[in-house]
Amino acid sequence: MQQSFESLIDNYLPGQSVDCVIIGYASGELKILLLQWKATKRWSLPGGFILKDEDMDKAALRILKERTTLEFPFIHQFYTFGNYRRRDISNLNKELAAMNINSPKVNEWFRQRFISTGYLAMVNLDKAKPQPDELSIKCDWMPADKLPPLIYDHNDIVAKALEYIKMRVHFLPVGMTLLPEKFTMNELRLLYETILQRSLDRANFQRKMLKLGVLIRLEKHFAGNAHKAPYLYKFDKKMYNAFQKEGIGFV
Amino acid sequence: MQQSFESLIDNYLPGQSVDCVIIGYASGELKILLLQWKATKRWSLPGGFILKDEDMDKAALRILKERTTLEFPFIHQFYTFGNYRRRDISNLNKELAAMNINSPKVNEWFRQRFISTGYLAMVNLDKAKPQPDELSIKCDWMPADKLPPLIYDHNDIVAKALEYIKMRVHFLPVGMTLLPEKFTMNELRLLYETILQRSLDRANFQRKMLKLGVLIRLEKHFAGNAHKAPYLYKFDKKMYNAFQKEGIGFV
DNA sequence: ACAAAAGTGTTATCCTTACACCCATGT
DNA sequence: ACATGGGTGTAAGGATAACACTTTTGT
Repeated sequence: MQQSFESLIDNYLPGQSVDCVIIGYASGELKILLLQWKATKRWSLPGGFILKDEDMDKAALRILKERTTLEFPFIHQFYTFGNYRRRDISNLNKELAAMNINSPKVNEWFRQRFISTGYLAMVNLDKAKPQPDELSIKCDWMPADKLPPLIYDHNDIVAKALEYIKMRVHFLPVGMTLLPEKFTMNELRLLYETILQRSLDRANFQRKMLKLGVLIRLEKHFAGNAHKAPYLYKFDKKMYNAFQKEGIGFV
Repeated sequence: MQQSFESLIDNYLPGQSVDCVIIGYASGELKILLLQWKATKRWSLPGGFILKDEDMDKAALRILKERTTLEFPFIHQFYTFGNYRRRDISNLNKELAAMNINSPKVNEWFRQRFISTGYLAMVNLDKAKPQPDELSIKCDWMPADKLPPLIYDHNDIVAKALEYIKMRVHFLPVGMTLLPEKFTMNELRLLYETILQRSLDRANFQRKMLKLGVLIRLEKHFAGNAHKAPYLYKFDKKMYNAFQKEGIGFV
């Protein structure tokens, strides 16, 4: 690893990085994919560097694939973080030692100032298989509303990403990317409530959703409990894409 | 100049730049502040580099001040442009020659790949005094909807900025920054029509604006023509700022 | 008096909101 | 039968959109 990363350094643009906020959804919570560092056990967003002949968007897609083994059809650049003192590198020596890295070149690389661009990706949690990289011991989903303290300004980056998804929920395919293939209207509404951080009227939400014409009603889902069985739905992908541009409006 | 920029180079972050879309408004048009280069006579956005110990936002503010001699209370970072081949540097030698620059160091500086972050600023056109810099022969306002071909991907950058202002018009103080102190309701509506690229009903716009409670009605304005004299208005800045967070809604 | 622009009024329609009601389901 | 969640109904209030009407201005 030490060898390989040292030799790779020359292929990357110095001072530039990409951080990915990969959002999943499970048990009524938004989840963020995080990595845990070896020495300090602190958590961070999955990120990486940009190859000298690579578009920045492509770098984000590459990094996403490395972490989830998935291709992402949609990613969204949401903000670039360029404060002078955004990174605290006081633990750097400890981290590098834990990884058996003593190359001055690698040390210098991580000591430089980085300006980092944030990308948002959304994925059905069941499909993504987290892959810890060589720098980390763990790679896991954590609930977005109670994250641990992350390294650098990564908590700010997540906050910006959550604000972005909230602001643009009408233009993002949140239902199609975050839910499984089939879902109940209740599950869809809970997702919107989670993103928007407020409760939505059950009856009105259902009416509005159905009127859009992007949902296909399937068979009923018998959960085995003593209640009326709800219908399952799936998205009409053709319709959805047609509406996507002008915004799919729920309030 | 040659001397000074060569010596300044070491103070800047390599590969990083900032481009500013400074928007003004006059005679019913949005205007963009552009610079004209010496040799090729091509136009570009005002931009600059980031000092090694400077926050990126601060760099944008510094560059804005250099071009307009104004302090900007609000700037908005809207996108970062990171495509590998976003800059066409085939005219670089000609440009440098026209500026009597033959320093290899300066040449190399401008030949590197740059990732550039776009910032939006808005200003009352009468207040801004364009300042051409040492690299340019002209600095002028040009109508946003019929810009000449700009260098690099600067036309894309302007397009993104215009899309940004359109999307977020409810949250941006467009009226307060782009109009003079006093204005008629017609002028305010025309500004919104220009930004949103569609016509708005005169009567309904007026009602909605007044109901918000952010306008103060002043004396009538007699233009000297054979029509009913419209009222002048100014913004109630306290009220405006209070409403700003939750969005000032016009459709 | 006239034309044109500005201010205000009116109405139908739609959307939002809140809540009520009935229906289906396993125990 | 019953409790509970799910589907649908309804009615008030507000927002929107389109257009009509009246007022004001200099010629």
